[in-house]
Amino acid sequence: MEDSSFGHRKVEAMKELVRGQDLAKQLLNAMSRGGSPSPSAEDVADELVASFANALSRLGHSEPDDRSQVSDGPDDRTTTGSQDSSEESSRRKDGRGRYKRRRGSDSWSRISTALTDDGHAWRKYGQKSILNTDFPRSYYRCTHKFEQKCQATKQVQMISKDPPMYQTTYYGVHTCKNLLNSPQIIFDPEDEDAKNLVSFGSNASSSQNNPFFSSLSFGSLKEEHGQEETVPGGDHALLSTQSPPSDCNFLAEYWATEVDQVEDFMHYGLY
DNA sequence: GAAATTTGACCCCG
DNA sequence: CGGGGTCAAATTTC
Repeated sequence: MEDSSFGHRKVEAMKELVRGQDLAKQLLNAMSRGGSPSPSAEDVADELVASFANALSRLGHSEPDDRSQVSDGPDDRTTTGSQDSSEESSRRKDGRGRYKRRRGSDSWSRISTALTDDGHAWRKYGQKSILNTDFPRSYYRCTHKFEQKCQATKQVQMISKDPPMYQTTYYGVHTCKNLLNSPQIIFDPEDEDAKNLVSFGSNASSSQNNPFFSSLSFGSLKEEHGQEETVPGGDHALLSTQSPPSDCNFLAEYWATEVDQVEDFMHYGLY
């Protein structure tokens, strides 16, 4: 019992997306080789890769940890009434690592070649090495977590070194209003299609935080600029010379087709 | 000196 | 029991 046109569309969309993603990556590498710096093309390629990754993630084709889209879940963290009347009784050694799993809230991951500033102030509070990963994962939380009770957190993990690729996963909802410099995020009514793509799959009512599409201007990024660990100064492995930057046109058209297909598929009944 | 990062300890869940 | 997430002391940066 095949899924009629639904399954077919999905498979096709996935295949195309995968291919498109690979193409975009190649293009990015080719352009990163050097030569004539083209921020525009690079930016486009970046967005392209990110869009592909997001679309794939939404479709359920995550490769790294396949745990991007979180379905749903009840509000677990009910303020935990364990802090009641505990002046100093069970003070433990330090009381570190309370750890309250918030796997129930909405979370969405994003893959980009550079740290995208969402306009919020993040404070790094941890870093750990994850199994099956070549690079450590960094944990960030809102700077005003205690002042404004902003429970938003995010995880940043590098998945590739030479071609800098970061996978940022956002958790929780931003409740703070202390943004950095005026984040003039431009939201064109036509971009709604794109927004749909990135839209999280969870039914959550947190459609107010969309820290995407803001990679246009360079804010004051204060993330890890790429000093993860041992960074040899002479590490400049050149990528193979494949498709020249002249494929931009082709890629753009290709991407357009992809968007059309995915949009159609999503419209059919992703959920 | 304050704020942010680093780094190891600690804790919860599967 | 161990992986993954968080806390907080120590260290670094502005």
